[in-house]
Amino acid sequence: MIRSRLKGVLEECFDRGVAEGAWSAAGAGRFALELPKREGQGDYATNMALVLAGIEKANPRQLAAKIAAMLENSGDLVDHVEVAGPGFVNIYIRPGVWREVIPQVIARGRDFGRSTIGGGRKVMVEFVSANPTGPLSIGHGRQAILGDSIARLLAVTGHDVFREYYYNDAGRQMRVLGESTRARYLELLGLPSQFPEDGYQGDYILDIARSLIAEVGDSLKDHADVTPFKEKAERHIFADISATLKRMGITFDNYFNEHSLYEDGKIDEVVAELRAKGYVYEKDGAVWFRTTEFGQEKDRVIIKNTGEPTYRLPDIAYHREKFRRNFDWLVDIFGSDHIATVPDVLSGVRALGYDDSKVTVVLHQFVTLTREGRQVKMSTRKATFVTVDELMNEVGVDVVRFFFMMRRADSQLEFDLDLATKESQENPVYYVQYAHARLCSILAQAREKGVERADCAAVDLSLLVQPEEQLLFKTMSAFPAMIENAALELAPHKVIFYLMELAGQFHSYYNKHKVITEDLALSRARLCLVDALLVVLGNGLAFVGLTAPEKM
RNA sequence: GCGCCCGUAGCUCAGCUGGAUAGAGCAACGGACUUCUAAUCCGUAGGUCGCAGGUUCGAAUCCUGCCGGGCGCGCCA
Repeated sequence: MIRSRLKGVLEECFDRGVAEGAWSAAGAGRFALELPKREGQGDYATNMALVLAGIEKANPRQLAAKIAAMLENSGDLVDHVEVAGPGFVNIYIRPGVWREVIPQVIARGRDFGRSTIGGGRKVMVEFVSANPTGPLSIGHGRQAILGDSIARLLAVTGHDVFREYYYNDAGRQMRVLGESTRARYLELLGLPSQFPEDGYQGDYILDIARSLIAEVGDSLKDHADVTPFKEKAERHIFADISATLKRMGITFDNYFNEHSLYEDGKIDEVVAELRAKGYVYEKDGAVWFRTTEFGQEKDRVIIKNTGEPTYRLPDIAYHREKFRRNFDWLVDIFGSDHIATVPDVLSGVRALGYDDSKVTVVLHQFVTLTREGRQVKMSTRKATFVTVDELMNEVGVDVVRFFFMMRRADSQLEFDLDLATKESQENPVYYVQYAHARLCSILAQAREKGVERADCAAVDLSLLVQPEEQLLFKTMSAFPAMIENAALELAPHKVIFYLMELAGQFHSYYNKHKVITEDLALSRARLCLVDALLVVLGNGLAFVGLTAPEKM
């Protein structure tokens, strides 16, 4: 693409400057090729002179002039350049170059924007990882969409992606779940029951109890062991979670059960290894991990005096397994309430001799729901939370996905139900999808009117001279770099912002210029632009798991 | 008290990892449908980038200290 070609030209200039002794090689890779925010500042701009001036203690404008002179004579890509402001070099691309994006986009089709920058690196994305104690909440929903879209983007950029869901169906939580279910079961049978103090109060437990009665009647009423209740609840809830995920368009390659770490002896291995390395000691009947050795404030218990491990130990053992499974990159998507566990896990893998820089943790902040300008109060304990399913019932899958992707992970996300339910105007989801539908509609119209199409590689695209058309070329050209960037930074919101911008530019264009006119040559050229836009918009939507409707 | 995140237009948020005159959407106001879909477009208005210092050619961005909001700080997960 144009950007990468220009980047090459720029680097040649830099190397020449080094060869000629104009500056040292210290600035290599430090300068940027950026898109200026403002018109009149070129198609691209570089801060090379400013960066070099800082290093060489030289006058930035003099350096800029030298760079400008080199760029002026660098071949057929650059039209002209100018030195501006404190020492920017604004670069103007030869006008005809931009439209070359059209045949390129069309030739690559569904692959336009895909890249191999990931180099086939094996990356595991762990996300959702909710224990089967209840339906997926809105917080889980954000995490699910975030993880899914990150996984999709990594796959599109040439990573070998493996999606994993880590869960625990043992322990206290699940016992309480079983007890809660039994209490509801007895209650429904009109028998005396005692609901556990911190039991799960949601209505879904009642549903499970009802379903259990339908299956086995009152045969469990004197059953002392909670196991059948626990197992029933777990099956039921997992089925529910799976259905929700499927509905959201999310799949996993593996569900990893924490319990298997015990069965396979991994927990014991980790303790033994940490002990052998001197990172473990006993105190007050518990086993402690020297996290202070890794810069933390205090040591942490990994095995309680009851003999049960704390959550840290299996978490560390789990990450050790990830390393042992030969992943090059481990991406963990966690809610910000798990922030405290991150340093423990990283300390653990370091203690075990693994490179913790291979772990990237994406922490996302919470979601708040607003309706009619007021915040919808949610509490898991009182079971007044809204589930992802309920949300999807109300606004649909695409809207849920889009809204959850709209924000940076580390900023809190306000889900405005009024905005999300609107099927018009201000709903950004429809704004983008409508652009896609419009493009389809134009093509349908062209077919209907019998406009004779020609191969876009042969069409005279030089007829596309409108400023709106030039802008669309540039925006489409930026697509592959944008996708790479969004993927490597694990930032799907960048795709959303890009799509809104491209859709907006097209809507403006549409309102100003007609594609199908009496002028056949011009119509053909513009139809090729439409083809290309359809590809870019469609790919952008698909890359983050959104649908691209042909009609609305 | 300590750690992490956030604070940018009335509201919700971007801001490409230090660049040029800080942007978008929504809300508000005024316009555009005999024309490929008006779920659209055009225009107007809206700012002490929480506050105060510091670093330098240059700061919304980096450092320090306050203020305000969120999440954590368990032998809970």
